[in-house]
Amino acid sequence: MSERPVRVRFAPSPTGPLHIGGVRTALYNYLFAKQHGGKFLLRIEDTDQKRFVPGAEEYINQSLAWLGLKVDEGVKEGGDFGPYKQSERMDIYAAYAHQLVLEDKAYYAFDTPEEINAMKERLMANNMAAKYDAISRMSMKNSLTLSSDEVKEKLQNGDDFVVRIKLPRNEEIRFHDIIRGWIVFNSSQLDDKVLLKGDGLPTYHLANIVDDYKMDISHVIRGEEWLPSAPLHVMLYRYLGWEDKMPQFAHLPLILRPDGKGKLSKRDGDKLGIPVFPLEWHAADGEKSSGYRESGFMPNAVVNLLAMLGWHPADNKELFTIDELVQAFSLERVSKSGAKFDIDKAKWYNHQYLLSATSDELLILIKDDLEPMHTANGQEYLVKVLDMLKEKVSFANEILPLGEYFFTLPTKYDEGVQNKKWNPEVANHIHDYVNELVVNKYASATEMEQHLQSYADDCGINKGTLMQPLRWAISGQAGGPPIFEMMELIGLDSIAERVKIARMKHAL
RNA sequence: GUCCUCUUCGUCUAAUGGUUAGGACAUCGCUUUUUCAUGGCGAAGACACGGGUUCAAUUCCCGUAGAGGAUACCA
Repeated sequence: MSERPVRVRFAPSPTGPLHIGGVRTALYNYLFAKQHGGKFLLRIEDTDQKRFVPGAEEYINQSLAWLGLKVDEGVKEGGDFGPYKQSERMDIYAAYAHQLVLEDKAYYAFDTPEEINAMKERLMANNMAAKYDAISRMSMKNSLTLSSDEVKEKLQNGDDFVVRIKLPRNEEIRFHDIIRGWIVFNSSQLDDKVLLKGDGLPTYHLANIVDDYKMDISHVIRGEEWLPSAPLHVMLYRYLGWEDKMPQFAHLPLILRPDGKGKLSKRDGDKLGIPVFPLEWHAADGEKSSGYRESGFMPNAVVNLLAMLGWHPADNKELFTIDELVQAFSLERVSKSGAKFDIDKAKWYNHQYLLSATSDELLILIKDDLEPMHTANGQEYLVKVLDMLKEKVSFANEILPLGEYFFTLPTKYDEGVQNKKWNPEVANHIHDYVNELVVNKYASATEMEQHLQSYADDCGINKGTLMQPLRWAISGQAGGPPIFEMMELIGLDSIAERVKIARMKHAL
């Protein structure tokens, strides 16, 4: 088993945008594969034609690409085990279903939905579990209850049928989960799940097992919602004679709503201001769902915060590059319990990555918000503004609005400062001080600061009484970056103009 | 209802048959910066409950409760 090359797959169905829980599943699969020098496959599970959503597959590709999760084998990437889209593999599944029928491990069922409902109601009325199982199947219309002639006739007539697995009536099914240890089910609790649907297409269960086997998947890393169907999958491996190639299972804990009430859903996300999708998604009905990218999250921050939501390293390290995660990750250290999504911590992560972002990265992050005035003073100027302000925000897209005054004359003036600190005396001091800066060509932050000190000393006043009004006159703001650095960047000419305007607008 | 899974600070989590139960986010102080933020220091804050086993249980076992998941010809 340990000799087996690691091949894992992320197997979403293209029914809409990728959920953040799915993204984390993809991430864990990726980390596991890379750590073991294995392959990370992307398989599109589109066996349900009714739920097909145009654009969803491309969305999945783009999301993984945005996060830097490189797919080794997939629809776009190709590979030796293709095709990697189930709708292109449809001819291979049915044979296995019929083979199982031949071997008495499955059977044809001809029941209508109404008949199945009637059966369930009957059972419920008797306080019994309402399922198509070892007991109830004997009173239904299937190849176990009908004569072989009747069955043959129905099949030849082209009557609708499904193939159901024939589960043992009372048998223990156990399997080992890397995260949870041994898990035991009894087949009496399971039902005879449909393997092949009326339209001739396989259900998830059949397609999944056949493909995992044929693609030589070594480990199935998926969400906890699959735990209840895992015994069915184990039975399928057994029935198909593939038990020796059965992958090892690891069922990941769920990502829950911040209030802990259920899985994080699109609706919650919109309500609580938490993106649940990596990228913005436009549904066919025009509804728009926000994405991490559009909310200002950086991909490496999302990777980091998602990795930590359900996994923890042996030490207390919090910040990881994806390569460091590849080194440190292990399924054994994935926790068992569901994790509530904490938007505050998510913001903190983004802030950390913002602080260490390079100029180029910052420029990319804000490029969509850029207006002509932002680049009027050149890119170097813009970068300095970004660097100066990034430590104050959680998201890159908050920087520009915070620093409007770097690009245009102040339009608003903070009233608190105006009322408390702005008076004729202060206004005159500021005018004189700035005038002296201009005359002496004191254009650097250091010179400006030194001169304010000496100016205040000469006047016998505390420079502190001038600093906030000075900032206010130049930027209109009560706070901001270090004032002299801000002034150096804005430049003497503009400072003089701004002080003049402030005095005119707020003459006292 | 039934089955499965889970349960340590508000949140994400670490560790352990004997610890002052550790870290991070958030909160609150103090500090640096005459702003804000960053940084630094600090405070407060948790073993769901009840039984066992044991010299000793947060840790092992069994119950109870709570939470989540699954119960489709969806994945």
